[in-house]
Amino acid sequence: MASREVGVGAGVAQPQQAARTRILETAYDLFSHNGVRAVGIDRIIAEANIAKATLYRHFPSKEDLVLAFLELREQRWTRDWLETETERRARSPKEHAVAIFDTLDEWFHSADFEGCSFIQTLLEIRDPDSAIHRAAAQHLGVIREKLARYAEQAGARDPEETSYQLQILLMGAIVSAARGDHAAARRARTFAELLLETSS
Amino acid sequence: MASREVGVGAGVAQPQQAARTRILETAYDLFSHNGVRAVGIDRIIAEANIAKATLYRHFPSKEDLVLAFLELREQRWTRDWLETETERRARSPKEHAVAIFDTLDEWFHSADFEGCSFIQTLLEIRDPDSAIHRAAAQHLGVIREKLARYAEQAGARDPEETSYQLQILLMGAIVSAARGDHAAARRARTFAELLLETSS
DNA sequence: TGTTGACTATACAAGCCTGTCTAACTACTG
DNA sequence: CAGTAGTTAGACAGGCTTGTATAGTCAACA
Repeated sequence: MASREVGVGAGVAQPQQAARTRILETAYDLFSHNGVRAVGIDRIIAEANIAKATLYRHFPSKEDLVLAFLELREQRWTRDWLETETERRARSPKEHAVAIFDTLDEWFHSADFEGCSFIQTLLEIRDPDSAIHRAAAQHLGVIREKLARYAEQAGARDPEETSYQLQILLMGAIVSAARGDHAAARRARTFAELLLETSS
Repeated sequence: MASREVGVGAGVAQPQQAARTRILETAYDLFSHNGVRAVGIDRIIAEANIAKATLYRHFPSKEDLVLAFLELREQRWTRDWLETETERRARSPKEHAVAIFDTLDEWFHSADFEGCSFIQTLLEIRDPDSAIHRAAAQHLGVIREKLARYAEQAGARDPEETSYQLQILLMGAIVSAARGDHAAARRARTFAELLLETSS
């Protein structure tokens, strides 16, 4: 997605991509920490040190920028972090479904726990017809599919059903952590163990 | 809270309270369905058919109005609905902890499922120093205490720990329902049964 | 009957929101 | 060398935000 660096040597593509990258990086930081509604275009422009016209050249509207942010969030948070870290921690594929809560635990205890952008955006933009709402829901759907694979690897009889239950745990733990429950991930973990013992 | 009706017969207190009530009722409806951030003062004024000065007479700032809304939400949603309905459904106090998910199920299937204002507000106003954020967290705390009582009634060995786990289920189910999972409450319910079997 | 207090309607301040537009600058390209 | 595409800074439009101020209405009450 961001790695299409057009092999033209030091061609015109460099500053072009540099500006776009700077915008998206700034938006990523601000949106993930404050929510997409609380952060205005002007703030992104100021912190990214770019001109307004440059932003609107790369992203025709704020909605486009938010959608690009959610896409990037899936790459970085869901794939590069949640999935990678979980599969690294587990000693076998069977353990993925439980290990994901150890990954969460690390996250909850990190210095700047910024919360789940998909849940936050889903609740912030409630209009079900909005492209942003639908995108947030779809990104959560991707996580659910990942959980279904983990449930299958753990030997669950009904991986689909188990994945929905695991996601209830996952999202519940995230909200609980946002409320200040530092032990949320551990609590969800023992819960998940119980579920997988019973449903396999 | 709203029942202080000053015994002065048909005194001056009637129209006074009428205006305040109309404001709060309108705010309740708009805030609970759209979130406190998305709804502006002007819209409340228009839909409540009152003058701006009247609103600011009763509520010195929007923050005061939001806090009053959350208070009313606790009365109506937490106490008059969630608690009452759950205890009505259960055949014995032992069943409260499971019956609460039947109550949720009814809610998720109702025509206008508006979501949990406490979770929504907590995520919308993220500044932990904000009075609104703290109030939302505290209202969730009241629910957690209720769950601790239910866990105790169900014979849980560690009602405190169980209550945190039940709330993870509760909040996870609510977010899952907001994402479109109509079976979220049923899924959380079987989960809760499992938990209470094991931890008692 | 005159005063008081809550109400209405409306204008306004000051700021933030998204998005458009102009004008000038820079750097690469044919 | 001229053209083109991306950039910058900033003004501006139009609308929405919270909150204040002004002026007048209405009803109760001493």
